[in-house]
Amino acid sequence: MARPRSFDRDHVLHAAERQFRTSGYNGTSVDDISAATGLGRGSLYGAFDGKHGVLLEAMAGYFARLAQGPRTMLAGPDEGALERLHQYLLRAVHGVPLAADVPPASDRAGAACFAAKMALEIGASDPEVKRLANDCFSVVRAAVAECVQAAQRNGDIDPDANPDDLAYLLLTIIRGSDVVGAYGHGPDRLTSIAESAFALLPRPRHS
Amino acid sequence: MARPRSFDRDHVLHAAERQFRTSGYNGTSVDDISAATGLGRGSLYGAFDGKHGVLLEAMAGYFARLAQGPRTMLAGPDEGALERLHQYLLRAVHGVPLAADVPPASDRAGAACFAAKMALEIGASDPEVKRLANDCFSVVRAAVAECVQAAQRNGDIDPDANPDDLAYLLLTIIRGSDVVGAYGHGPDRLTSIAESAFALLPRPRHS
DNA sequence: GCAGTTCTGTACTGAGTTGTCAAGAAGGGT
DNA sequence: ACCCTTCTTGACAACTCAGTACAGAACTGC
Repeated sequence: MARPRSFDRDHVLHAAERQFRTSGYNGTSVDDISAATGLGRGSLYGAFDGKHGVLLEAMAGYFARLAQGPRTMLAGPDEGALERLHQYLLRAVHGVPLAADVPPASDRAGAACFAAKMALEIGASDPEVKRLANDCFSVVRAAVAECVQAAQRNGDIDPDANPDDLAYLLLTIIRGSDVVGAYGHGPDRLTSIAESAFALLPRPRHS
Repeated sequence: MARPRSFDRDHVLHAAERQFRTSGYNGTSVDDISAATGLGRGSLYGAFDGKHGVLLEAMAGYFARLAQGPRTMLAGPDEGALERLHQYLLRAVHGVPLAADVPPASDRAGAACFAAKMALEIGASDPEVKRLANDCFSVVRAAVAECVQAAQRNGDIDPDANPDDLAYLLLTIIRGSDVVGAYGHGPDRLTSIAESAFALLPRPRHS
């Protein structure tokens, strides 16, 4: 018995995320968000809680999208775990797209991990943002470590290697590729980096 | 025959860099720089050219410091190149300190590559910043590639490996460790990442 | 068709920002 | 000792921004 919302919440959050990605948090004004989303100030403060609220919700949505990738791509039987890790690496270095229907190429410059970018800019003074970014990191790291262990059980990775250390290293590479891709290097270079990283994974010694 | 400057230019730029690092570019006001450096507004606009000018000069100084590391640590004879690379990696993941006399531990959270941080925040709309960040990347990448080649000539790295690809991968790891270190991981973890990366370098096959 | 509730858009306020300007201070050369 | 040049300081005006408040619009349920 009341007027319904005239906008799609996710669509608004995607537009806000895109704006935050291109201009940074402090670089985007509420008017910018208003223009990017088509919403007036009143709606923004009513539905979310101003600029900071929009950021937190956008990051939460990003986290959900980010966490879905490892879950669907890395989980599975021990057999094929190494190849799943391979495919995931190849995709991860190109960033997390806004939505399945968005061509990833159009996001090239803005593909850097949204959470990492926000954490670098304002994480030092914003514990909530820092925590969300840490969650983004941890969820992927845990999934990668599990996949590494699966590959070890299947005899595809040196059983003496520490899976947690390997997962940290791979996550560091993914994060680094965000930065590298953000300023001036094309997708080919990122793919090459992912392939190099994969090729260096410690294989079991042939007896 | 005129009044000399009453401040040390490098000292001012270091203070400004520290401020930019902790608050980001758009997060620091001219008053913040003024308070951090002790200079009045007029002096800032006279000696540099306002906020943006301070940033560019601070980044140029950072570039000089950054480039000095690889030059002194990586250059040398083929013998020992691998160990030099090892030591450089261990140090690089902990960031570039403001000055030799500054304890690196105090900079922990703010140790992330200054150029990369600024490029991520405003590089998309600031070509000069983007170019400086690219220079920072390239100078280290070239030095690392050369050191890899030296190690290959000495028989410490698989001669079939592509030195440029390896250099890109190592740079990606260094950049990634900046991000990882920036939100919540201690120096021990960064050292561990550097050791893992070094351990995975492709050694020549024993005949 | 009416009432009530929620959404939407705009105008406003107070704080904070940037860049400039003019007056005063400080030192070197003669 | 004096002058001239440059530096320094503080204040100022124009502007932008975040957040609020209020009035109007839209929709549902009866």
